[in-house]
Amino acid sequence: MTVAQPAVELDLELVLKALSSARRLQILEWLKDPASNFPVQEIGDPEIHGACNQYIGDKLGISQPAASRHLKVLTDASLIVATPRQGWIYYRRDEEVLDAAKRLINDI
Amino acid sequence: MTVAQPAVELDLELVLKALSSARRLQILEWLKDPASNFPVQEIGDPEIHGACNQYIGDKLGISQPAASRHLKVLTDASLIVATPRQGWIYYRRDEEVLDAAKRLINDI
DNA sequence: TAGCCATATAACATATTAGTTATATGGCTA
DNA sequence: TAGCCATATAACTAATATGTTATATGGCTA
Repeated sequence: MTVAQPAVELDLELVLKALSSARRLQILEWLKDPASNFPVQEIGDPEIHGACNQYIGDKLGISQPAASRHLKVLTDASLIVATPRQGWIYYRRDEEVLDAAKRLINDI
Repeated sequence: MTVAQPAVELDLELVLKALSSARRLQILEWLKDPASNFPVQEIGDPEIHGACNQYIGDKLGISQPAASRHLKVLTDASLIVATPRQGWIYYRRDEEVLDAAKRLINDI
């Protein structure tokens, strides 16, 4: 019996372009464990909601707008999800989409 | 018992940059079956040696130097291998490296 | 509802990518 | 060994990517 795979519609080239940046690979790595990799946040559960733009930009050592654009590239490729919460926006990995992307890549 | 994995040293960002191009994904796809995807060649076995620069450039509809550079990007990332043979240079997939790359990507 | 503050967007500079045409290189072969 | 011919490199152009600072946007909260 096979596990049903959700029909995630992915643009392989878009996904690979999003992944082909050391900065964005680093963000995805940190988001595997937001609670360990980012400062304590008063609001929301980092394990559920991820980390916010400012923390990510600070840790990368780049400006807030630069971090914002990296997060947009990852969001446009559907690899991460944004959750607005009390004035902050938390970003987390979308493991389902990441798995779908890996399956596509395994066919290369 | 696990199958021994060769210690292929790969730069993940370099590999992903090489893969993040529709042109280069197309080349890799065609090279899965060179005999079906390229004209008959007098010299060498396409299944073993792959296809040459000119055939690839012609099929992509780009110039010979443009194809040459795409092949260089893939070669620099170790994803394909060049085999010189009687004045032509054949390019084939390196399945071992591709598999190693996929294993790295599966850890993203 | 006024204002704060996190994020997004604009405008800009610079670097990289990807195409072109022209030319150099270098291994086969006659 | 002379020359051919496939490939590589050079020089250039245009588009894209990535960083900056300045500014706009818009949801919370006091």
